Amino acid sequence: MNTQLPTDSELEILLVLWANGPCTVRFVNDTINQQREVGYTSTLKTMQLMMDKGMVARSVEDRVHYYQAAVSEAITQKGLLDEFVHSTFRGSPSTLVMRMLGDGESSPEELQRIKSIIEAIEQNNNN
Amino acid sequence: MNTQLPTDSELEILLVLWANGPCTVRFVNDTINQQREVGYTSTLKTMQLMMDKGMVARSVEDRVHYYQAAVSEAITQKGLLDEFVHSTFRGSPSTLVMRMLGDGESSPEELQRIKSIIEAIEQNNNN
DNA sequence: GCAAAGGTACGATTAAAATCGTAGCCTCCA
DNA sequence: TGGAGGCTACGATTTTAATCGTACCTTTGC
Repeated sequence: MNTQLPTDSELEILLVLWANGPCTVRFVNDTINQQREVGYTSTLKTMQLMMDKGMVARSVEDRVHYYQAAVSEAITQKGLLDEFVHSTFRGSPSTLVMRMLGDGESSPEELQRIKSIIEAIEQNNNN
Repeated sequence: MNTQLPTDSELEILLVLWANGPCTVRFVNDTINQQREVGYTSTLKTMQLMMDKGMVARSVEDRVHYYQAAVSEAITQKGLLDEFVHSTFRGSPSTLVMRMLGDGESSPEELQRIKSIIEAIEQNNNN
């Protein structure tokens, strides 16, 4: 059971690992560099710290080090989200939804997708 | 126009100001101390930094310093939210909603409230 | 008049994350 | 065989937010 939430840099790395499965540091760093510039050793160092925290796991095959996420994407996102709702919206999820969709910039498709999600959850609760 | 987002401590202060209108440092500090312990001068210092950034405004009446928020609650929350959706959910609002409500812990009332918000937005868009 | 109370100003420190520089270890091949 | 290339290890630095200590005002009551 993991209770520790990732920092910003750690999350950035986890997103790559969640999307791609086991990766080398090189691959993770290259991926991040498509968005912003950061040195190889910086990424490596952060990933080693994540190892210490048990946030990622490492395996060696053919002398290549592969890292993979050791924390669940769903649980980690939920943890970050709970903290965010608490600190920014006084714990009110509906206020968050209002801010998120209330600017008139969401497409009808996105609104429909979200409505479907809510209805599926209601269905599920009624079992 | 404000483009700068508040830090965690700054946000904590802004929440008090948004909820209560113009406040003294003492009042803000007392309010925060209901949640966690922090010294008066720490709160004061942060609020002075916020002054420098134009995030709060100050007025003096009868030798009492009143601070009030100079940034909008809605705009600030939306800015923080956009950043959060981007950094944690790869920019997908519907994934956020799924995580937020999908754990079966949301009450039927909360779900209904959110559905109403979405429907109101759809109405509004169809005008 | 002055000491106590209550406030503000501001430099300095602490804490934590992020970043990087450099040393060192393999492997491969000319 | 030796050096170039590619990788990892790890100490050290940088950066930024958060916090606090202390000096210094101003008012008020005795």
